[in-house]
Amino acid sequence: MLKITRKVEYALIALRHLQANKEGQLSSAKEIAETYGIPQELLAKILQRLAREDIIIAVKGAAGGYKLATDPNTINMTKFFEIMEGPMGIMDCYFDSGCDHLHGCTIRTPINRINDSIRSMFNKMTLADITY
Amino acid sequence: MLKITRKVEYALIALRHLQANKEGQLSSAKEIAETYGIPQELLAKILQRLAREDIIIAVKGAAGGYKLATDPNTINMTKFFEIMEGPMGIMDCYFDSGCDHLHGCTIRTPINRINDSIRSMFNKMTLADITY
DNA sequence: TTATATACGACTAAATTAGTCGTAATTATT
DNA sequence: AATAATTACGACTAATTTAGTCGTATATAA
Repeated sequence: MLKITRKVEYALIALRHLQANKEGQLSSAKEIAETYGIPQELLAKILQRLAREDIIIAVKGAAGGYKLATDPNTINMTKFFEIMEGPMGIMDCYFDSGCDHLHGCTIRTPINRINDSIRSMFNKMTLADITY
Repeated sequence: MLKITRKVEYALIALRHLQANKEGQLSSAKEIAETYGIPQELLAKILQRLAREDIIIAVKGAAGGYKLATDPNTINMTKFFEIMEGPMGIMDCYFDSGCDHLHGCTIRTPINRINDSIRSMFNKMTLADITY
């Protein structure tokens, strides 16, 4: 419970790496993977997703690579987690109502309060809090 | 990420059930499991753990069952989660330093800040916030 | 043309979580 | 004393999720 996955971990490491680059400088998946000992193919997929979501910009071809697309201050952590892993709720019923137990479920309301607390906490943090 | 497990979910449901009982009244694992559609053997193990940790009191034998051991206000959620699932850290390196990447790990400090925020948030909540 | 990149989906492997089963001990009831 | 209902507990299996690999296509600098 409450573990971040490697997808998120690797994404944060990569973003921090890109953040440290000079304006316009590119880093490839291979370079980052080798620097931190991350499986290259896995990191590649992660960077591809970040590029699809316009967190980073991909430059194709030889001498290509990635750079940040936006100021990391503009992306809050709730959004970031949801880009990486889908809806963030400590129980699925926060989003999804297809729950067998709903009839007699006595804990949904308090659970949702916890959920809101977590989301609001992460809403107040930006990527820059981690990558700087 | 950030999902609570069924172990925790079932434990909360059971505790809320016990909390609603009259002073001294017992509920068996079977009774609770049937009421909420929870697998009985699984719930039994969860209740056994709660009893071992003195969150609830077990009464053995026919007509036995469980009742709360303490005021739910006295148990904070960090402790509760850790009873149910072990150390609560969003990354293992918060507790465990056997990490290959530690040499070049650039995100440990910010991750630990997040961790502290989560723990402090749950430290301020008690079981009663959920079971009432 | 070649080498080095990104893009992406399908697949496999590993780890975690969920759930089941067998057996023992305890105790109220008959 | 026997029985039925209960807690206790570890070993096991099943299901789900997460992690990681592979194959193939496309783009581009050299």
